[in-house]
Amino acid sequence: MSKLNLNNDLERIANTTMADVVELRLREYLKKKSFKPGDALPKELELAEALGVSRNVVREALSRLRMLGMVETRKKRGMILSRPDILGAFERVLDPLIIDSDTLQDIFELRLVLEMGLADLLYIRKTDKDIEELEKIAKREAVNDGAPTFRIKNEIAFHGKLYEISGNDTLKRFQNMLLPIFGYVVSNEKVYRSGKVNHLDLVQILKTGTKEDFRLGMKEHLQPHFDRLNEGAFEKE
Amino acid sequence: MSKLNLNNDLERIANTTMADVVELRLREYLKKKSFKPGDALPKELELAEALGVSRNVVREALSRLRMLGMVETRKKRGMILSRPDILGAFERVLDPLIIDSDTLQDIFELRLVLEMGLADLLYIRKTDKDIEELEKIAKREAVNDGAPTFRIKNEIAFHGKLYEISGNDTLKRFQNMLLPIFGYVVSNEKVYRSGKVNHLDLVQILKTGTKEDFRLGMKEHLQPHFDRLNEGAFEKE
DNA sequence: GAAATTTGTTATGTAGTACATAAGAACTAA
DNA sequence: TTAGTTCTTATGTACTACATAACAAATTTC
Repeated sequence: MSKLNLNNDLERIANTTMADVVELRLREYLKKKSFKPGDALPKELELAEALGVSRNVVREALSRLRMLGMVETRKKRGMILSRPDILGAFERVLDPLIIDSDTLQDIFELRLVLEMGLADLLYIRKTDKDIEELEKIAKREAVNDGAPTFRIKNEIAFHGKLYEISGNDTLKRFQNMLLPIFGYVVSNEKVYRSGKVNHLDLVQILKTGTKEDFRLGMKEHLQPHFDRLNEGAFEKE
Repeated sequence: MSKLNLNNDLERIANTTMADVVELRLREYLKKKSFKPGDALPKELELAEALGVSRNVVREALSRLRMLGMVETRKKRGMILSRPDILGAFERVLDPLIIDSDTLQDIFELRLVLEMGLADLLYIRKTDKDIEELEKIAKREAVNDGAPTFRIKNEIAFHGKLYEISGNDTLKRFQNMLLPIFGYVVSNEKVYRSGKVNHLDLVQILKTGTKEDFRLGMKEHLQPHFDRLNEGAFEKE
């Protein structure tokens, strides 16, 4: 963390542009005035004059806030504060090819943590229908055990369904974004190793077992992935 | 999810501006050309001409990418692709006051999931020194049990230390960002309810117990928070 | 008089020009 | 060779102008 943050801070102090400052000031302004979603903002020219910068600079800053979904603009009506899509910005940046290997590893682990912590939510929210659908997915897989592309697709379907059962949309979306990363890391593995507990086993546990049973099952299921942590396939420096 | 995503998409199609398009195109361009961090990008004017838009528009799009940390610019040297800080953008948007209550609830749950899933990483990475420090924090708390601000501060210190022990910087930062949300949701609670297992108990388990013991202990510790899920304090519609 | 159409106003979206500034590059002089 | 100067260039900022869409007001038409 320290190294990355340090670089970041130094960079930002070094070449801070007006747009950066205005973005910050606008953000503070919105917070201080405690605007609520739907509230109208001053117009660009007013902001520019108040801040003592050109409309251009203000527009660059506003463009950023627009991207984050913090403000919406409609012609004539002006700008209004809106609810940002908290994962939207995250999504834009999540490209395995430009993320450093340490962070990739972190994200890989993050997904394991999520998966292991999911049990409680699942047992609070699961319904018979959910389990039925989950079982359908698992069985589909048991039949067609050959092609690797199919295996991956079903792997995603199964675990995706688990997140869906959690009833937490944000979590589900988050997991969905993490998939490419996870896939990228795993695909760098030489051989495919599957855990001792497969998807059908997990469904069975979900049907008749306890939360603790499920957690243990999930751990076994993910064991190959945990193994790579111990093996130091991705060394932390 | 569906509703939120749908709105989002519709919005973006409805009033799509040139800056939006250029931002997308640039992103695609970077990905297609498989630029690596450090590679130089074409200059603004070239991009503007190639895309058939004004330099203004290109700058708005670039301003966004700059904010995300995807590109850095130095005068004269031009722009270079750089590694985005994957949590940076996320951080800007995480304001409890503008996030809708459903998402707040999702994030609240997300933190519980993380906490419950942390055990495996902890047991892989924990050292004697870590546990010592953790115990120091827990003991500090046991002595000074009065003031609520102190309690909250120590609560944060303890759980923060846990994430630190996980050895996952991204996870640690992530948790740190989630804190205000968590605090906001919890502070809306009428009365403070503590779990049957306190921090000192958790330290003890970490010392002599198994992963499974720790998970059960953590569950007990977080039980008051899980209770609010069942109570429907935050109903899902 | 009410509905439909036109006109006007206004704030954002886009284009284009001009100049400031900083950072290399090239050149000159000791 | 090295120190210092000038030159070049790409980004940063400012300003102007006009397009466009949305809403408001006025006008026309039935």
